[in-house]
Amino acid sequence: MRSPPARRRKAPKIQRRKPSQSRAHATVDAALEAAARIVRREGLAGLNTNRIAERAGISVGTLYGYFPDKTAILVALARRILREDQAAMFAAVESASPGNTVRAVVRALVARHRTDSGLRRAVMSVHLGEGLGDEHSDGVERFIAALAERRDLSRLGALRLFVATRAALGVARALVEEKKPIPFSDTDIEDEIVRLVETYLSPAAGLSPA
Amino acid sequence: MRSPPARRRKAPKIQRRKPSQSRAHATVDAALEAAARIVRREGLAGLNTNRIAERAGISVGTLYGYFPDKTAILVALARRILREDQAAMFAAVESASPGNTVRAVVRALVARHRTDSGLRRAVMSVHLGEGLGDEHSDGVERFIAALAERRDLSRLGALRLFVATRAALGVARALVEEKKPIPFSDTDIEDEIVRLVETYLSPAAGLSPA
Amino acid sequence: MRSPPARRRKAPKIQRRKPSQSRAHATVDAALEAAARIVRREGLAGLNTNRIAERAGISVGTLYGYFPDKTAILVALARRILREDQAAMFAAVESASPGNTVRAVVRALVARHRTDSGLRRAVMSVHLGEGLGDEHSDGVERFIAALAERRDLSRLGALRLFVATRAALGVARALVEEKKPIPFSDTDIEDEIVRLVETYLSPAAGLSPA
Amino acid sequence: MRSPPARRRKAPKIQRRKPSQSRAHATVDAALEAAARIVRREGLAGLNTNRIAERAGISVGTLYGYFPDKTAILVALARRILREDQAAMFAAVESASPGNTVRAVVRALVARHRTDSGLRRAVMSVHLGEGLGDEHSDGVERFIAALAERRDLSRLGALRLFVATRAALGVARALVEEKKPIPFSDTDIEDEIVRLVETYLSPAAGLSPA
DNA sequence: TATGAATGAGTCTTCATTCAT
DNA sequence: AATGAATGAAGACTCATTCAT
Repeated sequence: MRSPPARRRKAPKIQRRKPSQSRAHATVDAALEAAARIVRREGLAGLNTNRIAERAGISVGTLYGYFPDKTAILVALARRILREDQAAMFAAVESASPGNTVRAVVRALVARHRTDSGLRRAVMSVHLGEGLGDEHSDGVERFIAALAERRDLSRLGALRLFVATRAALGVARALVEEKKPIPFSDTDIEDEIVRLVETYLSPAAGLSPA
Repeated sequence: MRSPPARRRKAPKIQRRKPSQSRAHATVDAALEAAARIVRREGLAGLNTNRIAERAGISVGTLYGYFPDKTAILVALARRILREDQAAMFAAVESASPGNTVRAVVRALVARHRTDSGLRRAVMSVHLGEGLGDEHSDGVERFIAALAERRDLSRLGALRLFVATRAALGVARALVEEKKPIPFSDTDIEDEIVRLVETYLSPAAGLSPA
Repeated sequence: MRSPPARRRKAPKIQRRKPSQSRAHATVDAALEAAARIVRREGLAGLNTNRIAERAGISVGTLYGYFPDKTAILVALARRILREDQAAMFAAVESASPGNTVRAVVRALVARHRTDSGLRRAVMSVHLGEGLGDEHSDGVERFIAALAERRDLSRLGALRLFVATRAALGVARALVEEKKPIPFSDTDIEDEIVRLVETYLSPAAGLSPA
Repeated sequence: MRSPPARRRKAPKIQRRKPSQSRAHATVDAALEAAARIVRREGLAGLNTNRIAERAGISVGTLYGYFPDKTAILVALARRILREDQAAMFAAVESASPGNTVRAVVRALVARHRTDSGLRRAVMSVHLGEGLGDEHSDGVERFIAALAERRDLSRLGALRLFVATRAALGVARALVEEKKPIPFSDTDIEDEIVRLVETYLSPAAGLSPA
């Protein structure tokens, strides 16, 4: 006997099983990795929940125990990438000498966007398509905040930090989105992004906006 | 969320009817406008070919006379937006006094990204998701090429133009993607993008990236 | 490309294709007949939309062109039975001599409940389960109204007609619901229902309720 | 609406744990009460075993310790209602003066059908749908048998008792199934059912069935 | 006895696409 | 060229049920 699914509005789906135990975490991870693998190989078109479960070595039911719906998996994947981006940036800041921060961060940024870019492109298109763009900026802000604890950013206002970060990200993204090979080396691009950011943020530049 | 049924592998479908006659053009336009309206109101989720046809006042069959498949409609929509973007830039250049070009272009850029941004976000996510990111850069390049005929850009190399344009676009995109209201006025942002581009491209800045 | 089903709340599903043309009517009929056959043979448990379509010689898609969802098929089936019930009653009234109306109607009622009772039981349980019980009484009322045009029922108030009809229906239903063979012949039951109704409605009975 | 997955043919499952101990009884009761609450609030559509277990404060496993499958829970619920119905009838007989028996019973019958009718409607639709209609009549028979020990029913044959009881039940059920408010007071209906039954069963009425 | 995570068969439903008219 | 009814592959998702702990 099975009764009507009592179809709930898409909205407030609750996380089913709490990924609190380590086994749960492993399951979630396996699912995400399986999804990533599929998207990398066949694109979003080849992704379906049964396949994810199968490749993750779990059952669909279990998959749905951890994710409310298919999109949630992609979103989780996007967040994982974003989190890793942030970690890479933090690490860059950490390991950089004070005068070298921008370059270190830019280098990390470029490297991140050069890695697994097919997956990034697909996953981010969903993440953005879901209207979750704010999470991108949240990440940036968190990064800025953390950076501010290590370097003095007081001189730069929020507006300039906004523009500088989005500008740098804009260039990095172009590396992901444009498939036609870009006729510039990563180091050249890195150099230029650094120049872009540093000239823009340098005190001397503050003079004549017009 | 439902993904493509992996229907017969999207064979190199031929454009059915050439939109050469004016009636044809009107039909294509009606379809695109209908699609745009639906996406604006209900997002990509609410878009389907039957609905497009219905709202466009044509039959699905006819729709398929002009577009090989559903995605083609979204892609056409994306291209239309891109074309309009370009037109706006061209117009800006055209009407700008020589010393004012950057500002004029940036203003147009910001304005474009502030208009109909829901549609843009959705449509571009598909366009990019389809791996058509190159068309974005093609547009930019065409714009640069045209600009080069009016202003002397010889001093700036391809790399710098690449970086400068992507940086500016990166900021503009943030306006589209971030739903959380950005605490800066459009004019402030415009000012800053202009500053960003001009400092970066100014001869003086060419000196010491480090 | 397939987008999220944009799951609509179950509520105001619209009849898809209008069964206006005769072909449409035939399709609807084939679907209902197929559904009926399946329920008769395997009960509600064996009923699923793919099977209905298959047995009806149509595609699921077409099925959904005529019915908003699976339940609607069962409901349509219930209504068809109800309609046929009514028709049988009307016919009975029509062909009965004035003094014989009750018996004719009761006979039709019993006959109807003796025919295809497995289907009736299953289908009505859904119809009632859906909270559509009112449609049953609507049918009865329509019947009463029609009857009132042929026979003088003015003497009997609405309350008595309500009780008399439900009482008769109650007995008829028992024939459907009780599987254990009832140790009475249909004619015996018919006789008794007639007596029940006639004594209850006879003027003489109006005297002492206590 | 979703139908049974036609899982392994419902084999004659054995009652797992005997609800002999009082703790067992409490568990069964909690489950039934939980199920009832859910059905009352959300209808059959909202009922599922996990939810029942959760609300009953037990685990699904335990639930399955006491009921062989989901349907069994609903059936148990139906039987509980039926049992309570019977108890009410017995009590009515018990407390009624000899000349008042019919009225007392009818009053109890109406009252029972006016109470918790949403639950009754849903649960009985399942009970009947499962082909368990006989249990209804068994209950009636048991009641009649018990009544026969107190009042002399010998004059009335089985057939008349069958018709009289089903007729009365038919009216009572209409109160449950018809959602559209019935324009008669419960006492009016009670009066009429009493009249219906008494006229039908009165010796005087035995004369002219035609 | 109890638990509850895991299972996975099976269902409904959608919607891009075709093609006879 | 246009129509739109029909198609049916495909997929998301549910939930009754099991069983290792």
